[in-house]
Amino acid sequence: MKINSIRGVKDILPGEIEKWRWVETVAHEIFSRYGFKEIRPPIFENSALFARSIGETTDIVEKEMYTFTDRGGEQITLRPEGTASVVRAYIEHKMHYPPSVVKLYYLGPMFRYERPQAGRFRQFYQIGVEAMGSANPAIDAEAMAMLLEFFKDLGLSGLQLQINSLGCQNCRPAYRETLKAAIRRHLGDLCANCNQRHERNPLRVLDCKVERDREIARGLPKTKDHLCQDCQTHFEEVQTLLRTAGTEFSLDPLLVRGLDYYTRTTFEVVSSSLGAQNAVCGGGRYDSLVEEFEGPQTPCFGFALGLERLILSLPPDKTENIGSPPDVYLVSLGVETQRETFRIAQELRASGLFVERDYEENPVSLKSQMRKANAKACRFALILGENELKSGKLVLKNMANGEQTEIPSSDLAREIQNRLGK
RNA sequence: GUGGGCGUAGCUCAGCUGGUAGAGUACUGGAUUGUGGCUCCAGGCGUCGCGGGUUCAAAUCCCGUCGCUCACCCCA
Repeated sequence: MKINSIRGVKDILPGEIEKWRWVETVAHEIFSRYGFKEIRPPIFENSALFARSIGETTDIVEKEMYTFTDRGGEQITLRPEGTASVVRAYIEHKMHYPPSVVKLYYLGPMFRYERPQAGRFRQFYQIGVEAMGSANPAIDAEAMAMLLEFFKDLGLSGLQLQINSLGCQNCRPAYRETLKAAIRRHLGDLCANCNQRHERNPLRVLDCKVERDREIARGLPKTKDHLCQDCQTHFEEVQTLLRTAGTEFSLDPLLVRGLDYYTRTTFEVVSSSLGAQNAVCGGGRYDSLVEEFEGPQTPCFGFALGLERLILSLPPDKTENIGSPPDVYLVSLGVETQRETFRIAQELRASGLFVERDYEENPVSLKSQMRKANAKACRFALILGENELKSGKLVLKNMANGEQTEIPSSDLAREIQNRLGK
């Protein structure tokens, strides 16, 4: 019986995984330098957590969640995003004591039931960052500047930071009504989708991708013209600070985003080197979410970036030669040498060397083993044949210049370490 | 959920209007009796995605089905 992987998921194989580890290492370094600490929430939660935080009328909740009933009768959902879990953990562990800004990041798989395509999977990985406990625009600007620094260190180019402000609980309701009224005048011209959603989620009409709708959207009232004084000031300060940090950005008044919890600043980073799914990172401020889950008033800013998309857009020269080759390829000839080959390999590894060998039970030719040593770019080939077994001296060949020397088997580790300069 | 493209060797792919498979690469051996990279020679490899139909004959034509992929919706 042949069983394949599930649609929309994939194995990350050796050769590919090195890129992942490199990206993760860079993220850990930079985020740590900005004072963010790692958190690892579970990958499944009570379904209600996601439904209430992301929004009942969003696509994620309406049709994309992996939900099941467990044996105890609980409604469980594989997390479609990370912010909800972090907010839950923040409240559950009372991280607001003592009062200070809590800066967290996480890394791991997310799950959404969608049709896969380039840069979109049913299990996909995100690195997310959440700064909790401050409404200071410096938080917004600092997080976005950190993000761009991260991209720069990875050697990414062709990225664009787009920002917008969605207002707050004070100014959004009025804007929402204004927008609805304006949309109503165009209902006949808008797509079926927009006709449906203008009542429940009118802001989403703004970022409809249908060309004719985009024309109309450009003429609709924009959030940025309907912000209250506080939101206006906040948004302007975010822009000022971004300029101070030397972070390039552009304003996109149609940037709305599909999760309901966003307030004030929202942003996306899009890459020109991806296909239709070009958003590498998205995020923004969510100032009321903690309160909605019965935590204290806690303004927050966060973002999540898609690792598959990030890795797809890495420049090729950055991803070559990741990982190091073996120090020694241990060549063995003849069946009589097999046990000694095993013993020497273990001894050299115990001394810290990276040793590869051949595992054919009926040893293949010396030529073939030398080819493998070469193909794996090994620094040295160490040859053990029947002659060497008798004399107790092995042949060590430097693969770069072809020089060979005989080394007593008792001195192997030390001699190789010396030649490697270790 | 809808639409386009594609499923042939481990990998990348060729195979025209039907005559039951081929190249490159990789692998193994040899030229070089126990020495890699370059070159040359030789060798093995296939349920032609699966099922059915048409036909003397199907990788090729028809129908169905599964899978992959790209795109729409939406998003990381």
